[in-house]
Amino acid sequence: MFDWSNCDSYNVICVSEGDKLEAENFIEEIILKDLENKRFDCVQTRHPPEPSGYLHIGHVRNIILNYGIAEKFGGVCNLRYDDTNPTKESQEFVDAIQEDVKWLGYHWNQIHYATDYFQKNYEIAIEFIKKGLAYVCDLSPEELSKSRGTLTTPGVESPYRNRTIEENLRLFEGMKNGEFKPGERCLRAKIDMASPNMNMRDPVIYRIQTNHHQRIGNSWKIYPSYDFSHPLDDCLEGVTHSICGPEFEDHRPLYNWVVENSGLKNHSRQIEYANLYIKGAILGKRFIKKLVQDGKVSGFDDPRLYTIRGLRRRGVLPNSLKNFVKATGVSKSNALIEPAFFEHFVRDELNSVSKRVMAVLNPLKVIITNFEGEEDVLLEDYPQNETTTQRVYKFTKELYIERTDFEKVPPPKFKRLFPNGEVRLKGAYIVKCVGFDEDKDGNVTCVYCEYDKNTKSGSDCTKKVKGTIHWVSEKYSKKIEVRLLDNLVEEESADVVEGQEHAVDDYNINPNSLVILNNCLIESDVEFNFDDRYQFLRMGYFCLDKDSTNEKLVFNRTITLKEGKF
RNA sequence: UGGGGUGUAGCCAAGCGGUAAGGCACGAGACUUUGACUCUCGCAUGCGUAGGUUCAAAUCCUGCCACCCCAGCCA
Repeated sequence: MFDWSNCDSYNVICVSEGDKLEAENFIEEIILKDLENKRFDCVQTRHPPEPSGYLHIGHVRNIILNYGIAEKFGGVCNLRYDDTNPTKESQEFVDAIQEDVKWLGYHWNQIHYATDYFQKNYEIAIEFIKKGLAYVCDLSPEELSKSRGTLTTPGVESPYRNRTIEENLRLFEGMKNGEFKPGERCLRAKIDMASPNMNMRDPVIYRIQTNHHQRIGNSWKIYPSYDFSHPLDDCLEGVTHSICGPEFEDHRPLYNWVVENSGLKNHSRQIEYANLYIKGAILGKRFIKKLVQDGKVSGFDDPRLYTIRGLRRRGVLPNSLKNFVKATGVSKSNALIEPAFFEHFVRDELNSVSKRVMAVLNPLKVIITNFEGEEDVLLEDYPQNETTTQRVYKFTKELYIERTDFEKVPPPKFKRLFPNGEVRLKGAYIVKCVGFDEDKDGNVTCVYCEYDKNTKSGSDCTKKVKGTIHWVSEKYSKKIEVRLLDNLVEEESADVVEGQEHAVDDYNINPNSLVILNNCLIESDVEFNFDDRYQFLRMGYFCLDKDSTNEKLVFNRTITLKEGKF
């Protein structure tokens, strides 16, 4: 449990007077002003996920903001699970969230749980009752809902609103002791049933909850609602700035009402920012869950998903994700971002760290008719780095090229192989196509080439050809499985934005979102591991998938190379 | 319809009374043993809209329009 003796000593690291920090967004502007005005003399944030689902790309902005701002201002950020609803939550998610945050490279100061504060919340609730700010209401959920009024008509006050403090205290104690069933009674804040802000119409701040809780079991029978526990926990923990999504904007008056009446020393400030969506990305915990349940994807780490683990399995690096989110900025208008923007940051990082390897996804056999034996050629591992290492590869008579790199009749501006055309085989020789075989359907089955022995890579060969293609030696290659990933959702239905009720059912699943290629060939002497990233020359960026076995390596294509114009 | 929030290019986004940053996308060109990368150039007489204030307005004022959020004992 949380050590309350320390709860007033949270302002450990403070921004020193001499530091001149510049605000990078409106939230930091607010923080800077608070510091200048001495409203706070330090900054503390919190990352408050509810353990009811896996983290996805939409959560990253909140994570970056909370952990990032704490770091920038020399403060701390605690991970605090908002675990006040056992009907939705589980330990599985608790564990997964920590794993994902770590993977992103962030460090929390302490881990707390909203349930840690239940005793304190309860004590404060009693104070609210004693001050006449809260009352036990016997209305059923249906009755309560009706009495709340509508957007345009005020609510009506509960007949239980003016119970005596003593009766409220006794009833609340009864709720706590399990004397009533869920829904039978609740504790409500006494604010204003006529408020134009629905959240201020005597909101429920405690309800009876008998489900088993992943952390505290059945020890508590009453649970504070978010609107009551969150502001309190922020203050108790020493949070100065409580950064949250736009849906809580309307709750801010309630947040402040709770804070101001709590009697707590620290008064936290809630700041809301807008959500980030990606066109065609299915976000939203319940939508993702449905995809998994319906078997539309293989699990929460399906590489087509925008969950943190999905992206991770796909091969996206944490910094790409962070750079992307940072580049979207922070504003108060919801952003629906084009996937191309995200992809740019994925490629940007992969380009600089990926080892270059030759792999043929869709093999077409080539025979070099005038070549015998085998010969060493040199290939650069990291040509994007000046200090790249090199490796030796074998050039042989029989090899494979990409089927799409040969055309019987070349279209205009075609730069690769065609009858009588010349092309360079990457790192090796310039070859000329001197013929090909085809089956009775007209499919090319083998291409015959002659190599020009004066054109070896690295020699001072002056001959130039328009195209360079990748290849793999038949003898020095091995078979791999490659998974090509594409948008899970068909483009036509991609306009549907997360947040809309009908979302998942309106999406059309793209049948080609996962294409498995079983007969790909790759250089046999390169060693692969799970931590590294690879560029299969001209074919995109790949990473090893967890489904790999000793017999067969499985690669996911994280993303294609940018497609040039031709 | 009440309340809250938001509208700057195809997508994000700076801008905070002095004459529209930047990124992505897109287009043109250079380079290239990856049609990648890199580089160069281009890309809003215009800031949701209509008025008003001002020497000067995306910035201030007023009206209107559009979109998002709120009527869980969810968060």
